Amino acid sequence: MAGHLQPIKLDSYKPLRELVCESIRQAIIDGTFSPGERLMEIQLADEMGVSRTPVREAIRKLELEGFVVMIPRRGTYVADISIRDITEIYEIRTCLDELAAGLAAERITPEELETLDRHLVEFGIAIAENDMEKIVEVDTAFHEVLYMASRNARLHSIINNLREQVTSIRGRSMSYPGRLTETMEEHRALVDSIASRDVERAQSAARVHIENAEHTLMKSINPVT
Amino acid sequence: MAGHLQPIKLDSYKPLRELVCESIRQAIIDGTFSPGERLMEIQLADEMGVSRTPVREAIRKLELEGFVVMIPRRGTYVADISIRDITEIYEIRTCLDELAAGLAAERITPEELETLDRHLVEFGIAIAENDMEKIVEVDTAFHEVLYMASRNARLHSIINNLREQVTSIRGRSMSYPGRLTETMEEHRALVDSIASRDVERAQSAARVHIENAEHTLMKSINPVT
DNA sequence: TAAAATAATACTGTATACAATTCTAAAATT
DNA sequence: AATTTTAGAATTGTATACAGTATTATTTTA
Repeated sequence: MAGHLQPIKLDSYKPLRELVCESIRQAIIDGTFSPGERLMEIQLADEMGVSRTPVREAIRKLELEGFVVMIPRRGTYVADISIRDITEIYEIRTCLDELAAGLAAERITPEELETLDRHLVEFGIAIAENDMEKIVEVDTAFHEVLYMASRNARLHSIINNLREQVTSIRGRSMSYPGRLTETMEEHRALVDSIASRDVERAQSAARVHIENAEHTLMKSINPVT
Repeated sequence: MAGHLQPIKLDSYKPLRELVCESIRQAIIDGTFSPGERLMEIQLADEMGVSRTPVREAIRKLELEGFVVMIPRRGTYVADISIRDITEIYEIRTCLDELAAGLAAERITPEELETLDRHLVEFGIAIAENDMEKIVEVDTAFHEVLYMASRNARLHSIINNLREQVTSIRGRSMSYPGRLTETMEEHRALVDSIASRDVERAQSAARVHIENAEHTLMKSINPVT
Protein backbone atom coordinates (compact mmCIF):
# COMPACT_ATOMS: atom_id res chain seq x y z
CA MET A 1 0.00 0.00 0.00
CA ALA A 2 1.07 3.53 -0.71
CA GLY A 3 -0.19 5.74 2.09
CA HIS A 4 -2.74 5.01 4.74
CA LEU A 5 -6.38 5.71 5.28
CA GLN A 6 -7.77 7.80 8.04
CA PRO A 7 -9.66 5.83 10.69
CA ILE A 8 -13.39 6.02 10.26
CA LYS A 9 -15.13 8.57 12.44
CA LEU A 10 -18.50 7.50 13.71
CA ASP A 11 -20.05 10.94 14.00
CA SER A 12 -22.38 10.26 11.12
CA TYR A 13 -25.69 8.48 11.06
CA LYS A 14 -24.69 6.77 7.85
CA PRO A 15 -23.94 3.06 7.95
CA LEU A 16 -20.29 2.19 8.33
CA ARG A 17 -20.21 0.60 4.89
CA GLU A 18 -21.01 3.98 3.36
CA LEU A 19 -18.23 5.75 5.23
CA VAL A 20 -15.80 2.97 4.39
CA CYS A 21 -16.86 3.07 0.74
CA GLU A 22 -16.36 6.81 0.52
CA SER A 23 -13.01 6.56 2.21
CA ILE A 24 -11.67 3.90 -0.13
CA ARG A 25 -13.13 5.64 -3.19
CA GLN A 26 -11.44 8.87 -2.19
CA ALA A 27 -8.16 7.06 -1.67
CA ILE A 28 -8.39 5.62 -5.16
CA ILE A 29 -9.31 8.97 -6.71
CA ASP A 30 -6.55 10.92 -4.98
CA GLY A 31 -3.95 8.31 -5.72
CA THR A 32 -3.37 6.90 -2.24
CA PHE A 33 -4.03 3.55 -3.86
CA SER A 34 -2.42 3.04 -7.25
CA PRO A 35 -4.04 1.29 -10.19
CA GLY A 36 -3.45 -2.44 -10.08
CA GLU A 37 -2.73 -2.37 -6.37
CA ARG A 38 -4.28 -5.17 -4.39
CA LEU A 39 -6.76 -4.28 -1.69
CA MET A 40 -6.91 -6.71 1.18
CA GLU A 41 -9.92 -6.78 3.40
CA ILE A 42 -8.25 -7.41 6.74
CA GLN A 43 -5.66 -4.75 6.13
CA LEU A 44 -8.23 -2.12 5.13
CA ALA A 45 -10.40 -3.06 8.08
CA ASP A 46 -7.52 -2.75 10.53
CA GLU A 47 -6.42 0.60 9.14
CA MET A 48 -9.89 2.05 9.49
CA GLY A 49 -10.62 0.40 12.77
CA VAL A 50 -13.65 -1.58 11.64
CA SER A 51 -14.36 -5.22 10.94
CA ARG A 52 -14.21 -6.95 7.59
CA THR A 53 -17.98 -6.94 7.10
CA PRO A 54 -18.47 -3.26 6.22
CA VAL A 55 -15.26 -3.32 4.20
CA ARG A 56 -16.54 -6.20 2.10
CA GLU A 57 -19.82 -4.46 1.46
CA ALA A 58 -18.00 -1.28 0.50
CA ILE A 59 -15.82 -3.19 -1.95
CA ARG A 60 -18.88 -4.75 -3.57
CA LYS A 61 -20.24 -1.28 -4.20
CA LEU A 62 -16.95 0.01 -5.56
CA GLU A 63 -16.89 -2.92 -7.95
CA LEU A 64 -20.28 -1.95 -9.36
CA GLU A 65 -19.04 1.61 -9.69
CA GLY A 66 -16.01 0.43 -11.63
CA PHE A 67 -13.33 1.54 -9.16
CA VAL A 68 -12.08 -1.93 -8.32
CA VAL A 69 -11.98 -5.27 -10.04
CA MET A 70 -12.79 -8.41 -8.12
CA ILE A 71 -11.52 -11.83 -9.04
CA PRO A 72 -13.40 -14.49 -7.08
CA ARG A 73 -11.23 -16.22 -4.47
CA ARG A 74 -8.29 -14.20 -5.70
CA GLY A 75 -8.81 -10.75 -4.34
CA THR A 76 -9.68 -7.18 -5.19
CA TYR A 77 -7.55 -4.83 -7.25
CA VAL A 78 -7.74 -1.10 -7.94
CA ALA A 79 -9.07 -0.72 -11.47
CA ASP A 80 -6.53 0.37 -14.00
CA ILE A 81 -7.87 2.98 -16.37
CA SER A 82 -6.80 2.56 -19.98
CA ILE A 83 -7.06 4.53 -23.18
CA ARG A 84 -9.82 2.14 -24.14
CA ASP A 85 -11.69 2.99 -20.93
CA ILE A 86 -11.41 6.70 -21.57
CA THR A 87 -12.70 6.26 -25.10
CA GLU A 88 -15.65 4.24 -23.83
CA ILE A 89 -16.48 6.68 -21.07
CA TYR A 90 -16.35 9.74 -23.29
CA GLU A 91 -18.35 8.12 -26.03
CA ILE A 92 -21.12 7.74 -23.52
CA ARG A 93 -20.63 11.07 -21.85
CA THR A 94 -20.74 13.02 -25.10
CA CYS A 95 -24.17 11.59 -25.62
CA LEU A 96 -25.44 11.91 -22.05
CA ASP A 97 -24.13 15.40 -21.42
CA GLU A 98 -25.80 16.47 -24.65
CA LEU A 99 -29.03 15.01 -23.35
CA ALA A 100 -28.63 16.63 -19.94
CA ALA A 101 -27.92 20.04 -21.44
CA GLY A 102 -30.96 19.83 -23.69
CA LEU A 103 -33.20 18.83 -20.81
CA ALA A 104 -31.72 21.54 -18.60
CA ALA A 105 -32.50 24.14 -21.26
CA GLU A 106 -36.12 23.09 -21.00
CA ARG A 107 -36.40 22.58 -17.27
CA ILE A 108 -33.99 24.82 -15.42
CA THR A 109 -35.37 27.36 -12.95
CA PRO A 110 -34.32 31.03 -12.80
CA GLU A 111 -32.75 30.35 -9.39
CA GLU A 112 -30.61 27.56 -10.81
CA LEU A 113 -29.57 29.77 -13.71
CA GLU A 114 -28.45 32.37 -11.21
CA THR A 115 -26.42 29.75 -9.36
CA LEU A 116 -24.78 28.69 -12.62
CA ASP A 117 -23.84 32.30 -13.30
CA ARG A 118 -22.35 32.63 -9.84
CA HIS A 119 -20.29 29.48 -10.33
CA LEU A 120 -19.09 30.87 -13.64
CA VAL A 121 -17.78 33.97 -11.88
CA GLU A 122 -16.21 31.92 -9.10
CA PHE A 123 -14.57 29.73 -11.71
CA GLY A 124 -12.97 32.79 -13.29
CA ILE A 125 -11.68 33.97 -9.94
CA ALA A 126 -10.28 30.55 -9.08
CA ILE A 127 -8.47 30.45 -12.42
CA ALA A 128 -7.06 33.94 -11.91
CA GLU A 129 -5.79 32.87 -8.50
CA ASN A 130 -4.59 29.56 -9.91
CA ASP A 131 -6.28 27.84 -6.97
CA MET A 132 -6.50 24.28 -8.23
CA GLU A 133 -8.51 22.98 -5.31
CA LYS A 134 -11.05 25.74 -5.73
CA ILE A 135 -11.20 25.16 -9.47
CA VAL A 136 -12.08 21.51 -9.05
CA GLU A 137 -14.63 22.38 -6.38
CA VAL A 138 -16.39 25.02 -8.46
CA ASP A 139 -16.30 22.86 -11.58
CA THR A 140 -17.95 20.03 -9.70
CA ALA A 141 -20.60 22.33 -8.25
CA PHE A 142 -21.27 23.80 -11.70
CA HIS A 143 -21.91 20.44 -13.28
CA GLU A 144 -23.92 19.32 -10.29
CA VAL A 145 -26.41 22.17 -10.78
CA LEU A 146 -26.56 21.48 -14.49
CA TYR A 147 -27.31 17.78 -14.10
CA MET A 148 -29.79 18.50 -11.35
CA ALA A 149 -31.61 20.83 -13.73
CA SER A 150 -32.11 17.98 -16.18
CA ARG A 151 -34.66 16.58 -13.67
CA ASN A 152 -33.55 13.06 -14.35
CA ALA A 153 -32.04 11.47 -11.26
CA ARG A 154 -30.80 8.36 -13.09
CA LEU A 155 -29.10 10.44 -15.75
CA HIS A 156 -27.50 12.48 -13.00
CA SER A 157 -26.14 9.46 -11.20
CA ILE A 158 -24.91 7.69 -14.34
CA ILE A 159 -23.00 10.78 -15.44
CA ASN A 160 -21.59 11.31 -11.97
CA ASN A 161 -20.34 7.76 -11.90
CA LEU A 162 -18.67 8.16 -15.29
CA ARG A 163 -17.14 11.44 -14.14
CA GLU A 164 -15.74 9.86 -11.02
CA GLN A 165 -14.13 7.08 -12.98
CA VAL A 166 -11.81 9.53 -14.68
CA THR A 167 -11.38 11.85 -11.71
CA SER A 168 -8.09 10.26 -10.74
CA ILE A 169 -6.49 11.39 -13.97
CA ARG A 170 -8.47 14.52 -14.71
CA GLY A 171 -6.00 16.68 -12.82
CA ARG A 172 -3.60 16.28 -15.72
CA SER A 173 -5.96 17.67 -18.32
CA MET A 174 -6.82 20.53 -15.97
CA SER A 175 -3.21 21.60 -15.94
CA TYR A 176 -2.92 21.37 -19.69
CA PRO A 177 -1.85 24.81 -21.04
CA GLY A 178 -4.80 27.00 -21.90
CA ARG A 179 -7.39 24.35 -21.09
CA LEU A 180 -8.83 26.18 -18.11
CA THR A 181 -9.76 29.37 -19.92
CA GLU A 182 -11.06 27.24 -22.76
CA THR A 183 -13.18 25.35 -20.25
CA MET A 184 -14.60 28.56 -18.89
CA GLU A 185 -15.53 29.80 -22.34
CA GLU A 186 -17.26 26.51 -23.05
CA HIS A 187 -19.13 26.71 -19.77
CA ARG A 188 -20.22 30.23 -20.56
CA ALA A 189 -21.49 29.21 -23.99
CA LEU A 190 -23.39 26.39 -22.36
CA VAL A 191 -25.01 28.64 -19.77
CA ASP A 192 -25.89 31.23 -22.40
CA SER A 193 -27.66 28.73 -24.59
CA ILE A 194 -29.49 27.20 -21.63
CA ALA A 195 -30.49 30.66 -20.40
CA SER A 196 -32.00 31.42 -23.79
CA ARG A 197 -33.82 28.07 -23.67
CA ASP A 198 -32.17 27.06 -26.91
CA VAL A 199 -32.16 23.26 -26.70
CA GLU A 200 -30.23 22.66 -29.90
CA ARG A 201 -27.51 25.13 -29.04
CA ALA A 202 -27.23 23.81 -25.50
CA GLN A 203 -26.80 20.28 -26.81
CA SER A 204 -24.15 21.36 -29.24
CA ALA A 205 -22.32 23.37 -26.56
CA ALA A 206 -22.32 20.36 -24.25
CA ARG A 207 -21.06 18.08 -27.01
CA VAL A 208 -18.23 20.44 -27.85
CA HIS A 209 -17.30 20.76 -24.19
CA ILE A 210 -17.07 17.02 -23.60
CA GLU A 211 -15.26 16.35 -26.85
CA ASN A 212 -12.67 18.99 -26.04
CA ALA A 213 -12.25 17.63 -22.53
CA GLU A 214 -11.60 14.20 -23.98
CA HIS A 215 -9.09 15.46 -26.50
CA THR A 216 -7.17 17.35 -23.85
CA LEU A 217 -7.21 14.34 -21.56
CA MET A 218 -5.91 12.13 -24.34
CA LYS A 219 -3.18 14.58 -25.25
CA SER A 220 -2.12 14.93 -21.63
CA ILE A 221 -1.82 11.17 -21.32
CA ASN A 222 -0.18 10.44 -24.62
CA PRO A 223 1.24 13.62 -26.21
CA VAL A 224 2.21 11.72 -29.36
CA THR A 225 -1.27 10.84 -30.46
CA MET B 1 -43.97 -12.84 0.46
CA ALA B 2 -45.86 -13.98 -2.60
CA GLY B 3 -44.31 -17.24 -3.76
CA HIS B 4 -41.05 -18.77 -2.74
CA LEU B 5 -37.58 -18.95 -4.13
CA GLN B 6 -35.88 -22.09 -5.22
CA PRO B 7 -33.05 -23.18 -2.92
CA ILE B 8 -29.64 -22.30 -4.28
CA LYS B 9 -27.85 -25.05 -6.11
CA LEU B 10 -24.12 -25.13 -5.57
CA ASP B 11 -23.16 -26.68 -8.88
CA SER B 12 -21.57 -23.47 -10.04
CA TYR B 13 -18.16 -22.04 -9.37
CA LYS B 14 -19.68 -18.60 -8.89
CA PRO B 15 -19.73 -17.14 -5.39
CA LEU B 16 -22.95 -17.68 -3.51
CA ARG B 17 -23.69 -13.95 -3.50
CA GLU B 18 -23.90 -14.03 -7.28
CA LEU B 19 -26.32 -16.93 -7.34
CA VAL B 20 -28.39 -15.33 -4.60
CA CYS B 21 -28.37 -12.01 -6.44
CA GLU B 22 -29.55 -13.59 -9.68
CA SER B 23 -32.22 -15.53 -7.87
CA ILE B 24 -33.66 -12.49 -6.14
CA ARG B 25 -33.41 -10.36 -9.28
CA GLN B 26 -35.27 -12.98 -11.25
CA ALA B 27 -37.94 -13.18 -8.57
CA ILE B 28 -38.42 -9.42 -8.78
CA ILE B 29 -38.54 -9.43 -12.57
CA ASP B 30 -41.00 -12.29 -12.85
CA GLY B 31 -43.22 -10.90 -10.15
CA THR B 32 -42.62 -13.40 -7.37
CA PHE B 33 -41.86 -10.36 -5.26
CA SER B 34 -44.23 -7.46 -5.75
CA PRO B 35 -43.19 -3.82 -5.84
CA GLY B 36 -43.11 -2.33 -2.37
CA GLU B 37 -42.79 -5.72 -0.74
CA ARG B 38 -40.34 -5.92 2.09
CA LEU B 39 -37.38 -8.25 1.71
CA MET B 40 -36.06 -9.63 4.96
CA GLU B 41 -32.59 -11.04 5.10
CA ILE B 42 -33.18 -13.94 7.46
CA GLN B 43 -36.25 -15.05 5.59
CA LEU B 44 -34.51 -14.95 2.20
CA ALA B 45 -31.50 -16.73 3.62
CA ASP B 46 -33.63 -19.49 5.11
CA GLU B 47 -35.60 -19.97 1.91
CA MET B 48 -32.47 -20.38 -0.14
CA GLY B 49 -30.61 -22.38 2.43
CA VAL B 50 -27.73 -19.97 2.89
CA SER B 51 -26.64 -17.57 5.61
CA ARG B 52 -27.38 -13.87 5.80
CA THR B 53 -23.95 -12.81 4.58
CA PRO B 54 -24.32 -13.63 0.87
CA VAL B 55 -27.91 -12.39 0.98
CA ARG B 56 -26.79 -9.02 2.31
CA GLU B 57 -24.12 -8.70 -0.36
CA ALA B 58 -26.63 -9.62 -3.03
CA ILE B 59 -29.05 -6.98 -1.77
CA ARG B 60 -26.33 -4.33 -1.89
CA LYS B 61 -25.80 -5.14 -5.54
CA LEU B 62 -29.50 -5.09 -6.32
CA GLU B 63 -29.72 -1.68 -4.70
CA LEU B 64 -27.03 -0.32 -7.03
CA GLU B 65 -28.90 -1.84 -9.95
CA GLY B 66 -32.09 -0.13 -8.86
CA PHE B 67 -34.15 -3.23 -8.14
CA VAL B 68 -34.54 -2.61 -4.44
CA VAL B 69 -34.55 0.39 -2.17
CA MET B 70 -32.75 0.28 1.14
CA ILE B 71 -33.65 2.43 4.09
CA PRO B 72 -30.90 2.28 6.70
CA ARG B 73 -31.95 0.43 9.84
CA ARG B 74 -35.42 0.03 8.38
CA GLY B 75 -35.08 -2.64 5.77
CA THR B 76 -35.08 -3.36 2.07
CA TYR B 77 -38.07 -3.01 -0.24
CA VAL B 78 -38.69 -4.07 -3.83
CA ALA B 79 -38.43 -0.94 -5.93
CA ASP B 80 -41.71 0.36 -7.18
CA ILE B 81 -41.52 1.51 -10.77
CA SER B 82 -43.43 4.68 -11.49
CA ILE B 83 -44.39 6.67 -14.56
CA ARG B 84 -41.62 9.04 -13.58
CA ASP B 85 -39.12 6.16 -13.57
CA ILE B 86 -40.20 5.04 -17.02
CA THR B 87 -39.85 8.56 -18.36
CA GLU B 88 -36.38 8.83 -16.89
CA ILE B 89 -35.26 5.47 -18.17
CA TYR B 90 -36.52 6.03 -21.70
CA GLU B 91 -35.08 9.53 -21.89
CA ILE B 92 -31.71 7.95 -21.32
CA ARG B 93 -32.31 4.92 -23.47
CA THR B 94 -33.42 6.94 -26.47
CA CYS B 95 -30.07 8.61 -26.37
CA LEU B 96 -27.94 5.55 -25.58
CA ASP B 97 -29.62 3.24 -28.06
CA GLU B 98 -29.11 5.87 -30.72
CA LEU B 99 -25.44 5.94 -29.80
CA ALA B 100 -25.17 2.16 -29.77
CA ALA B 101 -26.84 1.84 -33.17
CA GLY B 102 -24.54 4.43 -34.68
CA LEU B 103 -21.45 2.72 -33.29
CA ALA B 104 -22.72 -0.67 -34.42
CA ALA B 105 -23.17 0.64 -37.95
CA GLU B 106 -19.47 1.50 -37.92
CA ARG B 107 -18.12 -1.50 -36.08
CA ILE B 108 -20.29 -4.54 -36.69
CA THR B 109 -18.75 -7.59 -38.33
CA PRO B 110 -20.34 -9.53 -41.20
CA GLU B 111 -20.78 -12.51 -38.86
CA GLU B 112 -22.70 -10.39 -36.38
CA LEU B 113 -24.86 -9.00 -39.16
CA GLU B 114 -25.69 -12.54 -40.17
CA THR B 115 -26.65 -13.36 -36.58
CA LEU B 116 -28.90 -10.30 -36.48
CA ASP B 117 -30.61 -11.45 -39.65
CA ARG B 118 -31.14 -14.89 -38.21
CA HIS B 119 -32.67 -13.43 -35.05
CA LEU B 120 -34.94 -11.34 -37.23
CA VAL B 121 -36.25 -14.48 -38.92
CA GLU B 122 -36.63 -16.29 -35.59
CA PHE B 123 -38.51 -13.31 -34.24
CA GLY B 124 -40.98 -13.54 -37.11
CA ILE B 125 -41.51 -17.24 -36.51
CA ALA B 126 -42.01 -16.71 -32.79
CA ILE B 127 -44.61 -14.03 -33.50
CA ALA B 128 -46.41 -16.27 -35.98
CA GLU B 129 -46.50 -19.01 -33.37
CA ASN B 130 -47.45 -16.51 -30.68
CA ASP B 131 -44.77 -18.05 -28.48
CA MET B 132 -44.29 -15.32 -25.90
CA GLU B 133 -41.36 -16.98 -24.17
CA LYS B 134 -39.55 -17.39 -27.46
CA ILE B 135 -40.32 -13.82 -28.44
CA VAL B 136 -38.72 -12.42 -25.31
CA GLU B 137 -35.74 -14.72 -25.72
CA VAL B 138 -35.09 -13.76 -29.34
CA ASP B 139 -35.66 -10.08 -28.63
CA THR B 140 -33.08 -10.19 -25.85
CA ALA B 141 -30.59 -12.05 -28.04
CA PHE B 142 -31.13 -9.56 -30.86
CA HIS B 143 -30.39 -6.55 -28.70
CA GLU B 144 -27.47 -8.34 -27.10
CA VAL B 145 -25.74 -8.75 -30.47
CA LEU B 146 -26.49 -5.15 -31.35
CA TYR B 147 -25.02 -3.72 -28.16
CA MET B 148 -22.05 -6.04 -28.40
CA ALA B 149 -21.38 -4.67 -31.87
CA SER B 150 -21.07 -1.16 -30.45
CA ARG B 151 -17.74 -2.30 -28.94
CA ASN B 152 -18.38 -0.34 -25.78
CA ALA B 153 -18.70 -2.60 -22.76
CA ARG B 154 -19.84 0.16 -20.43
CA LEU B 155 -22.53 1.28 -22.83
CA HIS B 156 -23.65 -2.33 -23.10
CA SER B 157 -23.92 -2.79 -19.37
CA ILE B 158 -25.63 0.54 -18.73
CA ILE B 159 -28.27 -0.18 -21.35
CA ASN B 160 -28.74 -3.72 -20.07
CA ASN B 161 -29.31 -2.42 -16.59
CA LEU B 162 -31.88 0.11 -17.81
CA ARG B 163 -33.59 -2.62 -19.82
CA GLU B 164 -33.78 -4.92 -16.82
CA GLN B 165 -35.36 -2.24 -14.72
CA VAL B 166 -38.46 -2.25 -16.90
CA THR B 167 -38.44 -5.96 -17.66
CA SER B 168 -41.01 -6.65 -14.97
CA ILE B 169 -43.61 -4.58 -16.79
CA ARG B 170 -42.49 -5.00 -20.38
CA GLY B 171 -44.67 -8.02 -20.87
CA ARG B 172 -47.65 -5.71 -20.99
CA SER B 173 -46.37 -3.63 -23.88
CA MET B 174 -45.41 -6.83 -25.70
CA SER B 175 -49.00 -7.93 -25.66
CA TYR B 176 -50.26 -4.56 -26.84
CA PRO B 177 -52.24 -5.09 -30.08
CA GLY B 178 -50.05 -4.79 -33.15
CA ARG B 179 -46.92 -3.88 -31.22
CA LEU B 180 -45.07 -7.07 -32.06
CA THR B 181 -45.24 -6.74 -35.83
CA GLU B 182 -44.40 -3.07 -35.41
CA THR B 183 -41.39 -4.08 -33.35
CA MET B 184 -40.23 -6.47 -36.04
CA GLU B 185 -40.49 -3.82 -38.72
CA GLU B 186 -38.47 -1.43 -36.59
CA HIS B 187 -35.85 -4.09 -35.99
CA ARG B 188 -35.65 -4.76 -39.70
CA ALA B 189 -35.21 -1.08 -40.48
CA LEU B 190 -32.47 -0.94 -37.88
CA VAL B 191 -30.63 -3.95 -39.29
CA ASP B 192 -30.97 -2.62 -42.84
CA SER B 193 -29.43 0.72 -41.97
CA ILE B 194 -26.63 -0.90 -39.99
CA ALA B 195 -25.95 -3.33 -42.80
CA SER B 196 -25.58 -0.44 -45.22
CA ARG B 197 -23.24 1.26 -42.72
CA ASP B 198 -25.51 4.27 -42.62
CA VAL B 199 -24.82 5.78 -39.20
CA GLU B 200 -27.42 8.54 -39.39
CA ARG B 201 -30.19 6.22 -40.49
CA ALA B 202 -29.24 3.63 -37.87
CA GLN B 203 -29.41 6.26 -35.16
CA SER B 204 -32.76 7.47 -36.34
CA ALA B 205 -34.11 3.91 -36.56
CA ALA B 206 -32.97 3.21 -33.01
CA ARG B 207 -34.52 6.43 -31.74
CA VAL B 208 -37.83 5.65 -33.37
CA HIS B 209 -37.77 2.13 -31.97
CA ILE B 210 -37.17 3.23 -28.40
CA GLU B 211 -39.66 6.07 -28.58
CA ASN B 212 -42.34 3.74 -29.88
CA ALA B 213 -41.55 1.17 -27.22
CA GLU B 214 -41.95 3.87 -24.58
CA HIS B 215 -45.24 5.10 -26.00
CA THR B 216 -46.66 1.61 -26.08
CA LEU B 217 -45.49 0.92 -22.56
CA MET B 218 -47.09 4.13 -21.35
CA LYS B 219 -50.34 3.38 -23.13
CA SER B 220 -50.43 -0.14 -21.74
CA ILE B 221 -49.99 1.19 -18.22
CA ASN B 222 -52.31 4.14 -18.45
CA PRO B 223 -54.63 3.87 -21.47
CA VAL B 224 -56.05 7.34 -20.79
CA THR B 225 -52.88 9.27 -21.44
C1' DT C 1 -62.43 5.14 25.12
C1' DA C 2 -58.37 7.32 23.35
C1' DA C 3 -53.75 8.63 23.73
C1' DA C 4 -49.32 8.17 25.58
C1' DA C 5 -45.77 5.57 27.69
C1' DT C 6 -43.29 1.44 28.18
C1' DA C 7 -41.90 -3.16 27.46
C1' DA C 8 -41.22 -6.90 24.26
C1' DT C 9 -40.02 -8.40 19.76
C1' DA C 10 -37.82 -8.50 15.50
C1' DC C 11 -34.91 -6.84 12.35
C1' DT C 12 -30.69 -4.65 10.63
C1' DG C 13 -25.66 -3.40 11.52
C1' DT C 14 -21.35 -5.03 12.90
C1' DA C 15 -17.95 -8.23 14.64
C1' DT C 16 -15.93 -12.55 14.91
C1' DA C 17 -15.20 -17.43 13.94
C1' DC C 18 -14.66 -21.19 10.87
C1' DA C 19 -14.06 -23.38 6.15
C1' DA C 20 -12.17 -23.60 1.70
C1' DT C 21 -9.09 -22.12 -1.66
C1' DT C 22 -5.05 -20.19 -3.47
C1' DC C 23 -0.54 -18.53 -3.29
C1' DT C 24 4.33 -19.13 -1.49
C1' DA C 25 8.11 -21.48 -0.52
C1' DA C 26 10.75 -25.24 0.74
C1' DA C 27 11.99 -29.89 -0.18
C1' DA C 28 12.48 -33.76 -3.02
C1' DT C 29 13.17 -35.85 -7.38
C1' DT C 30 14.75 -36.09 -12.09
C1' DA D 1 20.30 -27.07 -11.70
C1' DA D 2 15.61 -27.20 -12.94
C1' DT D 3 11.16 -28.86 -12.22
C1' DT D 4 7.68 -30.95 -9.71
C1' DT D 5 5.55 -31.97 -5.35
C1' DT D 6 3.96 -30.95 -1.03
C1' DA D 7 3.31 -28.50 3.19
C1' DG D 8 2.39 -24.15 5.23
C1' DA D 9 0.59 -19.47 5.47
C1' DA D 10 -2.47 -16.12 4.12
C1' DT D 11 -6.71 -14.57 2.17
C1' DT D 12 -11.30 -14.85 0.64
C1' DG D 13 -16.05 -17.03 1.24
C1' DT D 14 -19.54 -18.20 4.40
C1' DA D 15 -21.79 -18.79 8.84
C1' DT D 16 -22.96 -17.33 13.27
C1' DA D 17 -23.16 -14.44 17.35
C1' DC D 18 -23.90 -10.14 19.50
C1' DA D 19 -25.36 -5.16 19.77
C1' DG D 20 -28.30 -1.45 18.68
C1' DT D 21 -32.46 0.48 16.85
C1' DA D 22 -37.07 0.52 15.06
C1' DT D 23 -41.57 -1.41 15.28
C1' DT D 24 -45.39 -3.48 17.57
C1' DA D 25 -48.16 -4.64 21.28
C1' DT D 26 -49.53 -4.00 25.78
C1' DT D 27 -50.44 -1.42 29.63
C1' DT D 28 -51.33 2.67 32.00
C1' DT D 29 -53.29 7.11 32.48
C1' DA D 30 -56.24 10.92 31.36
